[in-house]
Amino acid sequence: MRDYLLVTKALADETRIRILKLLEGGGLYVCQIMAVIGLSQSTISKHLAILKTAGLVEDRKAGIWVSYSLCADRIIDYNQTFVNLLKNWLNEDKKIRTDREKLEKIKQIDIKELCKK
Amino acid sequence: MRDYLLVTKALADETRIRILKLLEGGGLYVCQIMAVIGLSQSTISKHLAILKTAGLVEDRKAGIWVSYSLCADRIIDYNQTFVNLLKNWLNEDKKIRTDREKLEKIKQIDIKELCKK
DNA sequence: ATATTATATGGCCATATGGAAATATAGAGG
DNA sequence: CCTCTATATTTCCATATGGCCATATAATAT
Repeated sequence: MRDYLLVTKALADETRIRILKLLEGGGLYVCQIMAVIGLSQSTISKHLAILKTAGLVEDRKAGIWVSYSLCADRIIDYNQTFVNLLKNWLNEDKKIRTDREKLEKIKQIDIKELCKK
Repeated sequence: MRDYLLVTKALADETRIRILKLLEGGGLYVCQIMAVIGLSQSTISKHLAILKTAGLVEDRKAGIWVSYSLCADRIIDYNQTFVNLLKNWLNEDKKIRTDREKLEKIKQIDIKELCKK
């Protein structure tokens, strides 16, 4: 039950879903996620921590940057199931689509440039 | 997104999951649910309203009593998927098992007797 | 109509949650 | 070592949530 609630509570938030849907396109650095979502750095960081605790994303350090990606392993029951279901959901959602468009533009900016701001 | 959040928020609560798992065995009257879960009448009623709004349960009036059961129709996207997934989950959970045992005993009590209290 | 009873709703309180600003941490580079 | 910078953590605030009690509603029975 504990694990179940960890995962479902993580999934029951709009900002966190926006992040997960962004990561479906592949791993992203925190500063890229920030640039798309448009919330403060501390807020994004907290959401990523919640997603990580729920076993939905994993992080990898690349020097001073940290990249997050959808979790490939079944760390917690339920997590894989949800990650896969999500891929079929919300693809027509307005906010999700806008986020994806923003991401395309942001991916073309050199990381060093992007994060400076 | 609105519907998605409606459903996932409804599912991200222990009491509501306990109710849903009880209903897997078939429809139940509110007073039976109360007797198993052991929370106040108003609390149970509110949780049922949330589950109903999320399209996860449906209610049926039988005179003065109201019975709730798992929703058979796809009122909201996602709801059927979750209801079906849930059936495979948490069946070994301690609290869920205890609830089921309580339910067995409660089902044997005549409704009129049970609700009087 | 009045009384009774099962359920729903409203009000209240304590705690949980999401946000931003400020500060701490860790790695890169001088 | 010290500085710079990306991310994490802490603190605080406003709002949301889950619980109970009190009251309202709706259906039955007298």
